[in-house]
Amino acid sequence: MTHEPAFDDELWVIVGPTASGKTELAIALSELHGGEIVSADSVQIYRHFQVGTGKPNAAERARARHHLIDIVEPDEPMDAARFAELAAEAIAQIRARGKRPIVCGGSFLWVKSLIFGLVPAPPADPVVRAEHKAHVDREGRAGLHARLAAVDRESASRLSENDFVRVSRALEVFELTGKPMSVWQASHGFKVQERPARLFGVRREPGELDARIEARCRLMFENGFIEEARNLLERGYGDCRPFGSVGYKQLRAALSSGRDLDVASLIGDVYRATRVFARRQRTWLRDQPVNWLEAGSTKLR
RNA sequence: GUCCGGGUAGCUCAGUCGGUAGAGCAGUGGAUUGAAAAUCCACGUGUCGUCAGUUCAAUUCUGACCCUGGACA
Repeated sequence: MTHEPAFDDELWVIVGPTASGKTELAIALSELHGGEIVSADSVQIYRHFQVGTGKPNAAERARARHHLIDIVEPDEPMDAARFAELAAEAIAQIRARGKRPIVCGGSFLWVKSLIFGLVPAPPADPVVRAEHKAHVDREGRAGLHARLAAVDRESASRLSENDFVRVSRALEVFELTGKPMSVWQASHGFKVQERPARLFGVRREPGELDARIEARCRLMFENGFIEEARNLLERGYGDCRPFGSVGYKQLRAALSSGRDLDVASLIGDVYRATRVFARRQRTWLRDQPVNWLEAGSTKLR
């Protein structure tokens, strides 16, 4: 390199749907620009979940240092805000070493929370959530939604009464702060970048991405995905967060059904679930200012 | 070969006491502020296996045939 790119002070963030080749691009850029990779992946962050997560392998980790992979136990609390704190620390350390941090991951709320921060409301409260859950068990989701409507009309009208996750969080924020979630959100609004960032992604044709997803699924099963999942279930991790993720969720259902495994159809299930996930990621990315690179290219801008 | 089930949406199935049918999943699009690989929203015309019979009307009843699962031979 004869000179550094002009956007030197910006945080480089590699995004894109699953199996698009984010890891490869991030590693290639690390090698070219003296970088270290900060993973923004809500499943790779957990220990013990290996085969089904698409974590970089040993050879890839030898090419570039990775951060925020395998750092918490499956039953430890983790969320977007906590991730942003950890990522900020990692970024500071990398820069202190004179290296370039390169964020890479497909968990876009996590990426967003790193770049813009989240509403400064308190974190999840297990007691509040348990109470909400109990309320739903008694009176249904509509009952909880009605409770939210009484204190935060705007959030309630925006949310489906079936969207328990968001209804509960919005109500929780009000109960913890006395201030409606919609008010918090209006003043925050993801308007100000706390951290200047530049997004990059790898462009793939839809058919090509499907083929890559399918190949990756097959490889996971060849690499012992079923055995790993069975082992994790036996060790009591069945109710942990990452077991609800794509692939592990399907394996948990199959392994705990008591029926014989139909591996071919399991692979199909996981493939389809992964495609559905990739579609949701596409929706997230649709209006983002991503600089799309051709596959195999490391030319930024 | 005989007996008993089945053959309905891409898949698994529900249903129509006769008036041409609907769920889940998949697919497509969308939302997304501390669970985010999570969670949620919208979008449903398909020779109701084939042929014939009864009927004003059959996917629904009857018969034959084809395919398929199981049991018995």
